[in-house]
This record gives sequence, structure tokens and C-alpha cells, in this order.
Amino acid sequence: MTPATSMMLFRSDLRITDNPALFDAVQKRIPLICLFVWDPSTSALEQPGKASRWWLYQSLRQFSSRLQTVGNNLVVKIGRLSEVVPEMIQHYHVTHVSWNFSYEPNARNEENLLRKWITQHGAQVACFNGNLLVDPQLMYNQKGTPYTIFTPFWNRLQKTLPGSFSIRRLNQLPSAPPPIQNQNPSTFLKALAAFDHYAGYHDYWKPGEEGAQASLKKFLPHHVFTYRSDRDRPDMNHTARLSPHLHFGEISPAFVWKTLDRIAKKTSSRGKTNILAFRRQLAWREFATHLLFHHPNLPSIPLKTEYKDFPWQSRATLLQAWQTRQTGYPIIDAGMRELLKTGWMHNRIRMVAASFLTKHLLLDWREGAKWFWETLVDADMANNTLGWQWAAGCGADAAPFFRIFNPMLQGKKFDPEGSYVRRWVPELSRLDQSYIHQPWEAPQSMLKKANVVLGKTYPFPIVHHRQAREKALARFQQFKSTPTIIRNAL
DNA sequence: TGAAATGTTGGGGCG
DNA sequence: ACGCCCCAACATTTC
Repeated sequence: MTPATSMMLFRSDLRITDNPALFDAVQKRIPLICLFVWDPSTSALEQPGKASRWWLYQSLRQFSSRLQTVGNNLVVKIGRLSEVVPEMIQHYHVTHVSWNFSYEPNARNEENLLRKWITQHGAQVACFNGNLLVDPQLMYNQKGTPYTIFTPFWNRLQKTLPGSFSIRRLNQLPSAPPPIQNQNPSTFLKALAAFDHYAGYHDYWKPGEEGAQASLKKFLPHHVFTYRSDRDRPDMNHTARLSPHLHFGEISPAFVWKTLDRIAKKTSSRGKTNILAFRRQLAWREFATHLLFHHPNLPSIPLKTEYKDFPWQSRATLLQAWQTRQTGYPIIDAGMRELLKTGWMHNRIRMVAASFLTKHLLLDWREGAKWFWETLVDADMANNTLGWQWAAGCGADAAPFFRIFNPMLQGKKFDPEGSYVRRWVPELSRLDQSYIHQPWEAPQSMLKKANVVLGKTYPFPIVHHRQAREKALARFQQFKSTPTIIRNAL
């Protein structure tokens, strides 16, 4: 009879350090199968976009060789989790399965089905929270309901978190059962090679656990101490750039938090304030995931349900202009260009671009979310949904609808010299900084000197800022003053 | 994790 | 010396 085997099911936790489920699986001290399942049948909404599939493929390759250095092999299978895993369990006589919870709705359903199957078939299951600072089921407000406002959530989180997490490291894993040991790992990965559509991301990213640690190390010694103000500056490169690493679980938020503890001990109060500002961002990620956990429909239905009937426009040409960086507003086009080229966009510009899509263009926030989902290497259902609903004014703790970003002012404030625009919209690179965020207002002579021909080398604005703003406000007013009953009858 | 409109204040120029 | 206006700077309100 085959000897008993344990299984570690990797989900969004492609790391060895501080991986509670893996630590648990290793404790069994029996042969260990490390499995990753790619489920192409998952609902369209949860199917990763192009950019994140690129990342996933790279990350799995890295992880595969990393597992080999600690004495195991990564097995990659394609199919439904609740079908593939039972087959493996029976085939290899698996007696114990561990994984870290997912929080996306479809992934959760699959995990629940699987868990039921395993217990029914007499094997053990152990699930852990490995991807959040606090399990969503352990954080409720005084009324006993989930938080929907960030600030109280944040206050509570700071009080709840223990001063230190215990970070578990592993140097050696039990080996895989012989039939797996003897297979070439690349045969497992070959199935995923279709995702390897190189798009130039390699210049900007190093997927995998090692890359994640490197990003953190680069950020911590200095940029964290100016984070509070610099984080809003797209022209600087002072953010941590951890988002894709965190999304795929190449580094755990607990590890980051704990590392910050160490640094915070030896710094001034100003340093501590900056560290707190960074932690606050981790808390937004946490908040988003908790919300999605409690509201699985969130990607399609706004948290402020009254907005579900808001009359968004459907204008393909406007959407396309936004997607292809042809809005005529340099700060937005720069952001959209950064997104296409690197698979990432600075958060401040994400907000400006999202505000522009939902308010200036009056397009459905779900259209914007869909595009980000496809093009971001850090595309994360919870974060993406929260961000877009926030911008559209229909989400948790959202900006009120009438809060409309002025692209010129945002540019002036956060890209004062225009170097971000110059970097990503080279057509404008020779334009004086006084007009770089509003080229249509520049005198002819200056445009000529900068080699800019509006409407030719760079588009005119697709909408007039003031008019678009007023139109959005009017539409919102009208929406608010029309009773639901009448809206439904229309 | 706004912006614009509107209101208030205070200093300086100037008759 | 005084009142008046201008306007920048700041505060408040409104969308």
C-alpha cells in the first residue's frame, strides 16, 4: 500500500516564509505534495486578466524552482479545484490537506466544496488565514456587523493586532512521493505557458518570493520614512510596489507588518508617523478583502445599493479613448500609458483616472474595473472593486459623488514639474511645465517650440472639464431627486 | 484619499 | 490720519 501522504494546496500564497498552511503540512513529516490548481472554468469575473496571468506564470516558475531548493516539487494541474484535488487525493492516498483560505467568492465556493468532499472521504483538512492580518470572521463592530467605514476599521485593526506575529520559516520540506519527484517540473508548468505573453513587464518586475522580499528591502531603509507625503507623487518612485507580490501571496502582510515593527522601534516619532501611513495602506487592502468576504456580489453590485440604477452612459468611443490614453488630459493619459507598459499605475493616478471615467465621462465604474482587471499585474478583486466604487461614489466609505477630481489641479499638485507626464507621454516632453497639464491652453509659440500639434501629435481634451463636471453634478442631482419607484417605471 | 464658490480678514496702496 | 479699495490668504460652505 502507498504510504500516507499530505498535501499542501497553494492558492494565493506562493511563498515558503510565513505560510501557516505549509508549516502545518510540513509538521506531518510524511511525503508532501505541493499542488497548484489552475481553474479555467472559474466565473469570467474571477478569471485573472492578461497581465496577472503573466505574473502568475512567472511566479509559479520561480516558486517551482524555489520548492526544489527546499526538497520538493510543485505540481500544477488544470481543472476545477473540487474535481482535480479529489482525484489526486485518491491517487496518492492523501490523508491530510492544508491550505490558506481564499476570499474571492468563487474560490471560496470551490474550497468549501472541496473541504466537504475531503471530510466525507475520511481525510483531514486544515485551513488557515495566511493572506490577511486579521481573519474577516473575527472583526466586527460593536453592533456585531462588519465594518463599512474605513476609519473605525483602521482604529480597531491597530488595537487588535498583536505587537508581533510569529513568522515561521522553513529550510527543508518533506519530499514529494516518488512518482512526482521523478517528473520534470516543467511538464507541470507547460500547461500554463500560454500565459507567457511577454509585454515588457520584465523591465519593471521580478515576480516571486525573492522579488517580493527585494521590493520590501528596497523600500524600507529610506522611502518608508517619507511615505506620508511622497506616496502621492507619481513622479517619484517611492512607493513599496508590493501590490502584485501581496496579491499572489509571495509575501504575507503579517511579515511586512512585523518587519515594520522592528523598524518602528528605532525611529523618531516622525518616522513612526510615516510608518503608520504605510500601514494604513495595508489596512485598506485588509478592509477591501473583508468587505468582499461579507458582500460576495460587490464586484457587480455597489455597496450603496441605491446606485445600482444610476444612469451611466454607454459610449464606446469615450471608453476607448480612456483605455488607449487619448483623453487629452496629460496626467490621465500618462497613467493609462504607465498601466499598459508596466502593468501597474501609481495609486494617486488610479484615483484621478477612475474619477475621470466615472464623472467626466459618466461611464459605468464596472467598465473601468474591467479594464484594470485585464491590465494590472496586481489586479485584485477586492482592491479593484473597492477602489472603483470609492471613485464612483457608490462604495464603502466612498468619496461623495460630487467629489470630482480636477485633472489639471491634481497634475499640478502631485506632478509639479510634469516629469511623470514627460516620462509617459513623450509627445509632450518638451512642453514647459506651466502648461504640461493643460497643453490646450499653451500659447501657439510655445506649442510650436515644443513640437506639439494639438489634434495631431497629441489630442485635444475629449471633454471640457468645467462642462463635464457640471453635467455630472446635474445628473447626480436628478438621480437623487427621482424617487426609486419612478426610476423603476422609466 | 476634492474643487469651486463664497465669505472673511488683514495689510498695503492711495487719494 | 483716515477711509476706501484691492487682493491675497485663509476659512467656510456647497456641490
